[in-house]
Amino acid sequence: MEDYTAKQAIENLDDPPNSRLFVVTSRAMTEDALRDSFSVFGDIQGVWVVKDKQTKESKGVCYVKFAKSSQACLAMEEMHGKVLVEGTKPVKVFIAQSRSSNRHRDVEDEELTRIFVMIPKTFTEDDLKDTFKEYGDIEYCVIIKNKFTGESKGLGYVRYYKPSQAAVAIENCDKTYRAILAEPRTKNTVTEDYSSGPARGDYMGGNDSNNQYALPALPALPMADPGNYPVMDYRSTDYTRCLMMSTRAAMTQEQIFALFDIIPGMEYCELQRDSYGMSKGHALIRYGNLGSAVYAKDKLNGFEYPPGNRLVVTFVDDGEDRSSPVGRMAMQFVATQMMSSAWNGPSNSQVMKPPPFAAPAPMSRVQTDVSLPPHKKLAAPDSKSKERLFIVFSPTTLPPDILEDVFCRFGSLIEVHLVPGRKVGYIKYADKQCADDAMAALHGRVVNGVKMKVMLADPPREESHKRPRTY
DNA sequence: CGACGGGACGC
DNA sequence: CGACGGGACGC
Repeated sequence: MEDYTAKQAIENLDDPPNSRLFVVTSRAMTEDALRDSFSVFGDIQGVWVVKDKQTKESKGVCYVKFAKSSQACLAMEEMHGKVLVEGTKPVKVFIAQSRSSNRHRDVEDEELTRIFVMIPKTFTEDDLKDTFKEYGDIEYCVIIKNKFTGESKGLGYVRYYKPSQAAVAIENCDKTYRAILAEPRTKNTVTEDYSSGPARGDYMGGNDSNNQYALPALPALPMADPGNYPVMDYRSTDYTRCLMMSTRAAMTQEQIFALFDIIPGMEYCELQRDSYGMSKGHALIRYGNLGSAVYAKDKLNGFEYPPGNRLVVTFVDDGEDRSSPVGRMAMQFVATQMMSSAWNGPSNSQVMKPPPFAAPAPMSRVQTDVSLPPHKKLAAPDSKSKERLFIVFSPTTLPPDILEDVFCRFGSLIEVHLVPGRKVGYIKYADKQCADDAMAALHGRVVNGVKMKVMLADPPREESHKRPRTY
């Protein structure tokens, strides 16, 4: 990067992000007059009136740089529409487009009023609101949850009424929330689509005149003719790409994954756990197409694995629209193709992987020469970590649920973290003694054929600057 | 409609 | 020998 300084200088114009105003004003406006008008809103770091290169005359647009985004937002909210020079048009005030972005659209309030935060999984939406209301009036709070289980993903959105409120929240809330401006929702909401009714928050008020659009639009929708698809009418059933598998015997994530991965097209597989990380005997599986899911359900529902344990596989509503002709044709194509390929045939298909049934099903999932204490309850997920262990596996890493099974037995286990792509991991404990006990019992020992080095972890790395903040 | 200057790191 | 830091909704 030979141009490092120049690039840096340009980026500093918007550091922190959204701290610079774009002001459309009278050509008579001077930098001093601007500074006078805007300085009451915060620390001004620079004022610049854009002038024509030749004539040196103002082009009627200016930039005002503040130290903080909240100051710029407040100035925008207060000054937009004000008449600064008698007899001239009222000024327009916007947050300036970032110098490094190439957009030619005004930055809208929509993009400046919603924040995205990381929160404890135990937080309810009321907790979220209580936490963030001190920074401004909140329009709504939403927590992102697992669509099927309703479990919080530990992420939330808070929509304020004003950009300055969102900016203040980002600047002043506890750093552990990692608050940033939320990316605007992808605009999939087609305004032409009247069939699903108006979006919840988008009522204009109880205006009856809008109703004229609701009914006539319906017949215009492309309706698939079921008669064209003689195999099955998938709309009238509950076929989906998502499956739920229930088992009464203990199964690991890896076993379930291997089982459902036999059918090509699996794109998601997760063993469901309770808040203590124990398996609930359910797993969610999603395929990239309906045909694979239909086939997997057909073949694996009632299947015995481990022997004697009958798996139950059902469809789960994935909320997707399966009525489009294209989607149905694609599904039937895949389903037909797969039904015709032999399930039990020996290696007649390149896409099929060999089933994992060769290995005997483990009755106890942990084999080790260590005499392990009985299971103990996990510590609450948001417990403070008092001691962290660093594990090195050889020759390969162990699955997380096995690790949890083993390392929870010394008490106060908070979480197991495996470093993706590396044969190492971290184990967090809420109690130092428990961690030390685990280290003493397990260092150098072998679990399921995997040798582990169990050591105290080095202190966590300091503040990383990887993530570009968007405030 | 109304959008981007001047200056110039420091081993 | 072997090191972490995350992040996206579905009206």
